[in-house]
Order: sequence, then C-alpha cells, then structure tokens
Amino acid sequence: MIDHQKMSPEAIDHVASRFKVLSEPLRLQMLQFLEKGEASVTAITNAVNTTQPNVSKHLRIMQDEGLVAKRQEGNTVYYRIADESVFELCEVVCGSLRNRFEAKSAMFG
Amino acid sequence: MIDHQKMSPEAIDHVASRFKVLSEPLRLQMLQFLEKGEASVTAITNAVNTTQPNVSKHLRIMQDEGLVAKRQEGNTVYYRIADESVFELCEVVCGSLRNRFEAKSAMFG
DNA sequence: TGAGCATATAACTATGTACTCATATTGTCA
DNA sequence: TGACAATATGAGTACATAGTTATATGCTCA
Repeated sequence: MIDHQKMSPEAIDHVASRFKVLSEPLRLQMLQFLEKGEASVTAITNAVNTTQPNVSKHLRIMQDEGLVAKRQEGNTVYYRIADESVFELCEVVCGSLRNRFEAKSAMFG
Repeated sequence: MIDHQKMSPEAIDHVASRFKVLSEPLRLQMLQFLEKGEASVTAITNAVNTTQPNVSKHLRIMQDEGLVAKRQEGNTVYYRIADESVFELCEVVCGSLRNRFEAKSAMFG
C-alpha cells in the first residue's frame, strides 16, 4: 500500500539528490560495470575511460548516497553495488524511453 | 524478459538526461502537483513558490523530455503528466531511502 | 482597435560541479 | 627503512544551469 500524500520539501530534496547522483553518464557507466561484481578502483578506471582521481571522486559521491560500498584489501580498494534499486530505476527509464522513441518513429511509418 | 547486455554510451546519455531532469526539487514539486490533474501555469506557479518565468522554463525542460504535455485553451495553457513512469521512479527511490534511513536509525537502537 | 491578462523568451548573474594536474596518504615488499 | 603501487584529496578552470528582471507574444473582451 502506497500512500499518496504530499511529500515534505525535505523528502523531495532527498529524492532529487538521488536522481542527481544518477544523472551523470560516467557514474551510470561505473554502476553498470559494477553490476558484474565488485572491482578495484584501477579496474573501474580502465573500464570507463577517464582518470583515476575522477573515478575516486565519483565513487565517493555514490558512496555518500549509499549506492556503492567499499572493502579494502591490502593496498587495493574494492567497490561494489550497495543498493540494487539503481538497476530497477534504470530499467524503468529505459522502458519509458523505448515507448517514447517507438512513438516517435511510428510517426514516420 | 530484460536483457542485461551493456548499454551503448548513447543510451546511457539518454538515461542520464532523464535523471537530470528529475534531479531538481522544484520540478519534482511541479510533477507532484500535476499528479492531481492538469493545471495552468499560474496555478502551478502559485503551488510551488517561485516566479512564473521560472515555472515556464522548468515546464519547457520537462516537456522536451516528454514528461509533461500541454493544451491551450484561450490564453491559458494547461499542462499535464505525459509519462506516468516518473511516479514509479519516485516510489522506487522513496523505498530505497526508507530502507537506508531505517538502517541508519537502527544503528542507534 | 486598444487595454489587460496569461505565458514565453532574452539577457544576465550566481552557483555548483566535472574535470585535470599535482600531491598527499596508505600499504607492500625488498 | 626506502622505493614503489593504489587510492584519495586539493587547487584551479571551464562549463552548465537555476534564478531574476525586463520584455515580447498572443489571446480575450470592451
């Protein structure tokens, strides 16, 4: 049962923040890569074509939001998905975009 | 059946754009207000505490993304939700945030 | 046609943030 | 301990965008 009362401005801010973290293509790429399993910072860096400091920063942002978590082993830090709902979100968006583009392409027969 | 192959960078950009449009608290407020039914720009402006030009701009952004649609009657323009998936997205996020904060509060007994 | 209302747009400012480069930190191993 | 490897942080730049004010556009009605 979901209640549809008005959300407080504060709650809305939290929701908006979650969306903001997901609004960066590089972060989505990283999440998609991590979907296959945990990975070190270097592995992620090699997967997503940017610099290591940049990857570290994005990881921090996602960790602060609770989307990923880390585990240290010796010198290397392994990150993993901490909130599977991100994939559900992506799928809902993908479905919506499919509908949208199908509708658009249908306009041209 | 959902296939879990790697998304193209282009597809990822589209998904990120959708999340970006949803990452603004004011836009979420507007969507929540429109959930109750279509409304004129003035009505929306009165509902969300900002200026009319700002509301118009946000409406344009959401329309470009296919989230809302408009209908003109005389000199007033009525906007309505054009993509119900936004509410599904918000609910998934809310669920995730509830889990997160419950877990946090549980840390303190 | 002219006044007045509803909405959209333009110019501008301010702020946030992604990115890069340089460097600090922490751990391993010889 | 000293050199090296993996990750994190800081300073600085460039760019995108939310917001405001002023104004343009378009409709209605007297």
